[in-house]
Amino acid sequence: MTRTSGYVPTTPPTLADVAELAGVSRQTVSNAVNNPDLLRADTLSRVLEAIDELGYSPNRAARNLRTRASHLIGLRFAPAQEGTANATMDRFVHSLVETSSAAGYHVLLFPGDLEDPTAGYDALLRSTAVDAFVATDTYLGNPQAAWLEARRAPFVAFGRPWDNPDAAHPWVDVDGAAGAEIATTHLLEKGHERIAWLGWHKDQVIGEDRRAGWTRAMRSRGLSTTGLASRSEDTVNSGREASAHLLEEARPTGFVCASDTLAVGVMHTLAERGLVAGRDVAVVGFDDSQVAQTVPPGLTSVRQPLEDVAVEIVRALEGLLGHPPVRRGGVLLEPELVVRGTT
Amino acid sequence: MTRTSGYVPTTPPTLADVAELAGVSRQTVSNAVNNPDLLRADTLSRVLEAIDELGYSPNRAARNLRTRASHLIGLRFAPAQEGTANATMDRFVHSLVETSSAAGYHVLLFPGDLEDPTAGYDALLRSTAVDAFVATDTYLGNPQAAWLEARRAPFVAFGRPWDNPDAAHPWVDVDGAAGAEIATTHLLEKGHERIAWLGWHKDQVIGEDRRAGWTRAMRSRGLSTTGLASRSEDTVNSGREASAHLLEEARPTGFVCASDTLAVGVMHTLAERGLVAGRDVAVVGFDDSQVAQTVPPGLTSVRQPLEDVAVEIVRALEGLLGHPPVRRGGVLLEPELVVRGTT
DNA sequence: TTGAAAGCGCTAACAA
DNA sequence: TTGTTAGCGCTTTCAA
Repeated sequence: MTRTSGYVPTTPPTLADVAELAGVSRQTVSNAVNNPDLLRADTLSRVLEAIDELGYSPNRAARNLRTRASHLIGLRFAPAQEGTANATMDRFVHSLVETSSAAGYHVLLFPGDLEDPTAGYDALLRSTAVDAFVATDTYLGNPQAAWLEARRAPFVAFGRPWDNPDAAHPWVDVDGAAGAEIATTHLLEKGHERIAWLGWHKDQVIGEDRRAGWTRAMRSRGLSTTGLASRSEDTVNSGREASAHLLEEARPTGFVCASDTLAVGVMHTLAERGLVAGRDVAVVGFDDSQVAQTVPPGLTSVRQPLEDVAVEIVRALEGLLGHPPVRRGGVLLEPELVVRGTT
Repeated sequence: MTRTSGYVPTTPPTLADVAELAGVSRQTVSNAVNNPDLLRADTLSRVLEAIDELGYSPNRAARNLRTRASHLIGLRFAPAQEGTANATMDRFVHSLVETSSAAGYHVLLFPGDLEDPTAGYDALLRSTAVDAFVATDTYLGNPQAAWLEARRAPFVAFGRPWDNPDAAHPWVDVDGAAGAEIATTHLLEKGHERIAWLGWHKDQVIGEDRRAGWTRAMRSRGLSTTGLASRSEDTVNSGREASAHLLEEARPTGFVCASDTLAVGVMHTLAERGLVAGRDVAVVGFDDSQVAQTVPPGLTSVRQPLEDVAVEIVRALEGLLGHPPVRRGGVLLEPELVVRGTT
């Protein structure tokens, strides 16, 4: 166990080593691993014993070369924005790693070039380094999905093809409108009537979708939304400024926000004015970030079922990569509300 | 070389396709890609032209098989704890993906079995699926490092080998004691004298290390630390309770915490008592999480230079995997303090 | 039920 | 400077 010398690569045992030890042909060992049913019981156990004794595990590169499959799923991993509460991607990656591992796949991360979202995909695709991709951030104007479709690359999108309802690729998404509606209804049931919406700029389809949920909930109670909505950048400071403005102009008693980041901005405004979130003004965020979970007194937030998203994505991936390939349609999942101190 | 024609998506071009188009041998194409210096200028340009025309990219599996290298780095990816502010791992992964990509490596994620930290490593190692590992969470009692050393697996640790100063593997770590000392000194310079420490249980070496920085700073000013320290679990609620207790027993005017999670716990206590963080009591966290960055009025926190950690780790990795291998020693990096509203 | 032969696409070693 | 040969470790024929 003590080591003094440097790293000496020891070659792992191969199929041939196992075959020799078990006294069978290499092919029989391969069958023992991949088609155990084909072997006679005693041959199988003899081979398995040899495998165990040598600690044999099939060489991935050789298997990949032969089967033209890597059992790797590529995921573009763009850094979380500093200064925001947004970390949906990180939580999703965890779920994806767990789920895909159970299905025999590993996740390969590659960096996202902010200028060219399709960079990185191409190299991995052409070198057959991955079997498929999981594409995130497939919002309007992002060319990833269309590019991948054109290349006939197997992929599943986390996010609806907003700009192309006829897109042929499988996708999984969370119903943001339903989430905002649940959040708004929650406040309505608490007796609030002047509920403000804090969202993103109009060109953000996801933000507009969530906003529609707020509108729907308000309208269903016959409540006006006039003057109660605001659109801004997804930063704490924008949320702070927008909520300060709304508070003066429209006197809302509750805020439903498109993100936890904006919701924290509201909490800044409240703190600055000596108001207490949850007592004086209600606040609901979106994404159930660590910030929502820990900030006093706890931020009520809409939580996306990312574990389920990962499960559906892997399911679609398995269909895509199966023999024969099975193409699944889109899957829309429902978020839930996590109630905390701010409401 | 016959290529299947028809409606089926084309298989990517191979070395042989390029060779035929350029009118050279396969080996020459290989050299054009890997040792361009060996070719005559006109031959090279002709081959590169053919490569470009066909969109050729070397097949990874074949190259991996032949060179016995995957250019993949394995990283065990354990989920961030819900309800805490801890997300150092996520930020680190981003940096690692960026940095290793620049060095020609991709990051392969595999799930962490909480019960057996070494599970997952073994399978990847034996199947030569990765060239090396980056091992995190190498705290005392975690068998990963020793296990990997015993297997002679190439790896670099993010974290010092606390329990084995003679460990032969390269490691990169951040000086936690220095971080806590900077934080404490910051409060001392603001005029605080009764500065409390909120840390983890004694068996957490990292926590004890950070605590030593607080002690050092206090002692250097001749200040007593008696009754000013507390040890608890790394949860918001533990931080809340511990700080409430300290506030009553020891009347500190400032808190230095082993994590942002505990620091947020302090902020809960302050809010509950109508105290204002930064005005009535100072609070410093550790890790510069998104929570620290966004919670009102902004939590002063010690930030680990994870980008630099990734750079050093990849550098060590390149040494380990080079020909000949170069073993680097440990690297200890300095954190910095990000000052915000709570101080 | 088992074995032999072929070859996936690439590069190291050597020959021309 | 370029080409030829061999073989990385595996699985897919197909034959025994």
